[in-house]
Amino acid sequence: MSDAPFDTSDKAAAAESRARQAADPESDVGGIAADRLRSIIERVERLEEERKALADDIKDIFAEAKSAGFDVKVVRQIIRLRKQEPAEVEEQETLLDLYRRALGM
Amino acid sequence: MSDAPFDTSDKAAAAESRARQAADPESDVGGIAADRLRSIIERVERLEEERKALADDIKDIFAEAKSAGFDVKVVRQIIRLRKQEPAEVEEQETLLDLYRRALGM
Amino acid sequence: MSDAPFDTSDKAAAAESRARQAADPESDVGGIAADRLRSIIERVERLEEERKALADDIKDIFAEAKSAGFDVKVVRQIIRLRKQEPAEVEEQETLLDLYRRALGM
Amino acid sequence: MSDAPFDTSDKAAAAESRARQAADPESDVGGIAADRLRSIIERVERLEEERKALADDIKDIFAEAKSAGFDVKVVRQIIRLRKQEPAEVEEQETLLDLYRRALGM
DNA sequence: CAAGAATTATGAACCC
DNA sequence: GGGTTCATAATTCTTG
Repeated sequence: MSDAPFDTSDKAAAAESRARQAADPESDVGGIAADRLRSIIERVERLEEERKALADDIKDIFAEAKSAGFDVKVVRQIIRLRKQEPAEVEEQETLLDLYRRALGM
Repeated sequence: MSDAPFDTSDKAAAAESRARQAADPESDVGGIAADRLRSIIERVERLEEERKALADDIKDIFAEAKSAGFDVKVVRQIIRLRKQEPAEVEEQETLLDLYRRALGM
Repeated sequence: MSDAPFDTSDKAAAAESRARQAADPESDVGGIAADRLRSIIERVERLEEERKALADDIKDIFAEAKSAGFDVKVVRQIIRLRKQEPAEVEEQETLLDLYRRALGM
Repeated sequence: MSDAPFDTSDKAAAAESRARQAADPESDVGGIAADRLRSIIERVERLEEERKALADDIKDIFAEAKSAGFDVKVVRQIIRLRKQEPAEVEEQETLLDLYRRALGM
C-alpha cells in the first residue's frame, strides 16, 4: 500500500534511494527528494503570503466600514447571507421543510 | 424569520397528518415519523449540552493551568502526545528530522 | 478528583519526586511543579474521555436516524436551526434588516 | 424569503431618504449610505474569491506532495516551523522537554 | 481512498 | 493589557 517511496520502514526503497543518489540529479538527502520537497514548501509559502496580503486588504476594508459607521459584525453577516442563500436553492430545502413541519417548527 | 409557526398553506398536509394520526400511533406528519424524529433530535440536543458543559470544565482547567504559570499551548501538546501511540510519535519525529535535514534546517 | 496521581511504573521520576518533596511539598522537577501539572493533564484527559463517550453516543443516534430513513445532513441542519434561532432574537436583527433593505436584498 | 424588499411601514424612512438624496449623492436608504455599503461588500467579496482561489492552489500542492510520497502532516509542520522565529521554536521545544521530564515521559 | 463536511484548535481582534 | 469572542486553519470522520 505504500505509494510512499520515503517511508522509513521501507528498506528496499531506502536501498534504492541510496543507489539513485550517485546517478540521479534529484539531489536526494537521506532518501528524500530534497529539491522536490523544497519546491513544494516554497510554492506553498508563496501562495500563503499572497493569501495573507488579501486578508490584510479585507481587514482594511472592514476598518474603513467601521469608521464609516457600519456595524462590522452585521456587514460580515450580510456577506455570509449572500454566500449562503444561493446555495439554499437546493433540493434539500424540501426535505428541511418537511422535517420542520413534522416538528411543528 | 417566520413569526407564524404554522403556514396557512399547509392545510392539506395538516389534514393528512390528522388522518394518519388516527390510524397510526407513529404520528406521521407529511410522511415523517414525527415522534421518532423529535426523539432523535432531543436526545442529540441533550448530549450536546452535556458535551458543552464538559468543554467548559476543560476550559476552566486550562485557565487554572495558565494562572499557575504553565504554557497552555505546550500543555496541550503534551496531552496530544500522550494520546498518540509512542511508535507513532517516534515515526513522526523521525520524519520531521529527515525533512529538516533534507532542507538544511 | 484524580484517584491515582502517581504512576507506579515511573520509578525514577517518583524517586526524584519523593526526594524533592522532603524539602519542598510542591514536588518540583526541573523547576516545574510536577504534581500540579500532572493533575491538570489528568483532569483534562478524564474530561476529554467523557466528551468522547458523548460524541460516540451522538454518533450512534445519527446512525439510528439514518437507518430509520432520515436524511442525517438535514437532521443536523434542523438541530443547528434550533440552536441559532433563539439567538437571532437580537437587537442586531434590526440592523441587519436595515442593511439588507439598503442593498435591496 | 420575503417577496417584498420594501416594507410599506417604512414610509417615514423612505421620505427621509429621498430628502437626503436631494442634498447628497450618497443614495441613502433608510439612513444607510447604500452605495458605500454596497461598495464595501462587493470589494470584500471579490477579495474573498481570490483568497479561495489561492486556497485551492495550496490544496493542489499538498495533493501533489502526498502523491509524491511525502507525509503531508509533517510537511505542514515544517512550514509552520519555518514561519516561527528560531528563538521561539527553541523556547517551545525546551518547555516541551521540561514538561515531559517533569511527567516522566 | 479520495472528496467533502464537521469538529476541534489556534490565532487574531475587540472591548473593558 | 487581559480576557472573551470571532475567524481561520487543521485534523478527523463520513460518504460516494
